[in-house]
Amino acid sequence: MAAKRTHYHHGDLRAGLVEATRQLVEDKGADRFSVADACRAAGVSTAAPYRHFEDRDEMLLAVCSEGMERFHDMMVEAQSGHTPGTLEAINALGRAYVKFATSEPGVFRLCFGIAREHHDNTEMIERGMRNYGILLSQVAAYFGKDQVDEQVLDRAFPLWTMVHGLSFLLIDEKMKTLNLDHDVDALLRDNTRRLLAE
Amino acid sequence: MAAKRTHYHHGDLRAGLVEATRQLVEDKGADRFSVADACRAAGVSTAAPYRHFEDRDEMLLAVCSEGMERFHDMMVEAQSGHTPGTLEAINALGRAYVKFATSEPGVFRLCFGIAREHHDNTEMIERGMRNYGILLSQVAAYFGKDQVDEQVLDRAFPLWTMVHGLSFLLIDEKMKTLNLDHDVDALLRDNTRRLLAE
DNA sequence: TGTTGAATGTTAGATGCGCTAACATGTGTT
DNA sequence: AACACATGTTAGCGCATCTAACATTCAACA
Repeated sequence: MAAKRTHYHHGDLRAGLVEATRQLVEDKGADRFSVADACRAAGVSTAAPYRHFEDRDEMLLAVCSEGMERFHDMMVEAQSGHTPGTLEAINALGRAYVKFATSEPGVFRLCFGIAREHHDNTEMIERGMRNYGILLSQVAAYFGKDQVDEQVLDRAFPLWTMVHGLSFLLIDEKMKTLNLDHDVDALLRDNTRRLLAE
Repeated sequence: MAAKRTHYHHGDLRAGLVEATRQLVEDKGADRFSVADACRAAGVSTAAPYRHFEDRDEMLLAVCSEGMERFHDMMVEAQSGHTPGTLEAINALGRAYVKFATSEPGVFRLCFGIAREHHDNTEMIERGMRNYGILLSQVAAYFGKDQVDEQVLDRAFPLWTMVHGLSFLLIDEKMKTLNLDHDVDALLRDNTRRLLAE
């Protein structure tokens, strides 16, 4: 990865650093990530990132932002094949959520767990709303409503908590270490149904 | 806190450092915690901790371990006033779970999110099993069984995921930033019922 | 009670990281 | 061609983790 550059200028160092950072976050976790490592991966000096980012946190924020975008795309993609408001559509969202978490645990943890200092970042909040909005729309449609009201909010939120919790338990390998054997898809299906019932 | 000691020896430096570490983890997060800060708080030199801990990680592990103990105690305490196997007993466990997370978010995050390197630690796994076992027993009793079988496992796990997810969404302030207004107790009650129904 | 080894503290220093200041190089505009 | 600006480098400060060598205290035993 430490590609020797032929030019003095990198070309697109910002993007290169974000990708290196993402990789490192995935490999060693956001807390273990170091700017210096990212520099080595991108093949630049350790001072270079500061032309593009305020500080280490902002590099992580960029990875976070990019991740939320992918997260969004995955959910949009997941629901695309289903009739809006059906259990299948909602289940597909749940599976996409879990899939993102398990395929990019480092980034997922970064977006939610760590980096509290960025949780009040305007862009992050907007991306979060946009993502949650996808579920809200589906749940609204499920209840035959054309907009999100109190009831929709009350019934959608538990779905989020369950899927979110499941994601964390999966990536923290609680099921593995505690020897729990559950079929994730079945779990999502059964309990989404239960949470929406009655 | 940086109490000047009168003796050359501290008395119980290990405990002092664990407490200082816990405090710092709560204040700045496990990733922002520094051994040097803990030393200043405990009033010893920066080399002192290494007589008691292998490295920085082991200090965090100690906090983790201690936290799991408190977590356990809180859940045992919470269920104590209820008839085993009732919805009230199970709800009480859920409330205790969320209460621990929200009152010690730093430690909670440390126990679950961060510190993956310790998730395969034997002691941690045992403590985790013990804690989950409390819920499993209640759910077994709820279904009128005297031991944990497949059905109990299948019905208890979703409860964990929901409560776990709720805890994370609360401490990451997603409800605040996304302007979601939910009564946590009602949420736990309603959805525990739904997840156990049918 | 005095000696002595183990436990637990200190200081000094090696190594590495985040970040800044001063300087170098390339790029695009007029 | 000349200049301003963007983007790279090197050198260095301050702080962090951790180790090695040394100091002090405690506790066990003669």
